[in-house]
Amino acid sequence: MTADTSTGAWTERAEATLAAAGHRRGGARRALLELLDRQECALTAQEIEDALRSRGGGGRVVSRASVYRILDELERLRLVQRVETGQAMVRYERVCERKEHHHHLVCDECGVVMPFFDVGLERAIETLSERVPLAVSEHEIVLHGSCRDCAA
Amino acid sequence: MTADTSTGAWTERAEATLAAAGHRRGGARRALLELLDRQECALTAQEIEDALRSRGGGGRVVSRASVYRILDELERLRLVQRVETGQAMVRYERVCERKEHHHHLVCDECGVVMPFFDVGLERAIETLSERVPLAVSEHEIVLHGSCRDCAA
DNA sequence: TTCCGTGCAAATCTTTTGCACGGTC
DNA sequence: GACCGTGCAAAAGATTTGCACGGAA
Repeated sequence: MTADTSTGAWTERAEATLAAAGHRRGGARRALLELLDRQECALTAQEIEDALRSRGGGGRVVSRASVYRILDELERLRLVQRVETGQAMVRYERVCERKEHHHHLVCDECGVVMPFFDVGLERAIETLSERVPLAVSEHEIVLHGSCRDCAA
Repeated sequence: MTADTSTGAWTERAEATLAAAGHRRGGARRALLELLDRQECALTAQEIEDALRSRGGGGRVVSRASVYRILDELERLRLVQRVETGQAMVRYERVCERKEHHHHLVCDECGVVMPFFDVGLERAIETLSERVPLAVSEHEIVLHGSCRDCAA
């Protein structure tokens, strides 16, 4: 499952980018990077902390403050992006260079967050971005509703 | 400019919906409704409180707690919707029945929030909504970037 | 040796809640 | 008169910051 312990491509790029930005290495950040690299979708700071604390997450306890500080720096370097799901907490996920851009589905009943892909949507956004009084650098799309389990 | 003091259509619908839901009238809520009805785009609770406190906003002081309580109830009745802009605070705006659905542009430098409309985008969302493992009830789209003033 | 990364605890800030009073129905 | 809407102050919850120590370079 998510038991692959070899260093992922994103983790390597992140480490390189961090080094280039003048950062030293650190165990907490390394553990956090590897955890994020194994995720398919966005996590909250709380979920990250809990996952790291558990065996599957890497088994390294990382303080809440460090989680936020690391995420903040990664966001500045465009290695992770925030995802606002309208839930109480902000979510974060790695930014992949080549991978298809994705957006999010949020079940307002159970809170589950899933990624989705759609080329038509991306095309519409691209076209639109040129007609708008803003130099667009990012876009975020969130669909709310009921997931299959909750709607059943 | 925004000095129209006559009751707007949305305010009237809101009052009716609130009454139908069993609510009594209240001065704070009335002032808040009229303020929201005069806005073109989403405001934060703080901005609402400040606007109400000033002469142009209606000149009625409304406590922060009431602002949040009222917004919460209006959201439940689908009279207002939250807008997550990735800024520190959540924004709220009235929901119009007939008016064209709009989304938001956020300047990450100065924080200004502007509405935009795009039929192509809405069409893409509609199509996509049927192919996704979620019974979609709402969608929110936010474009981030630099506004003309900041990019200049 | 220097300085950064990290943990801990306290602080900050937005949003929520408890309680009492005054107005609406 | 009963009960809701509102203000005030305290509480709650997420995120940030100050400070000191230990590890990376």
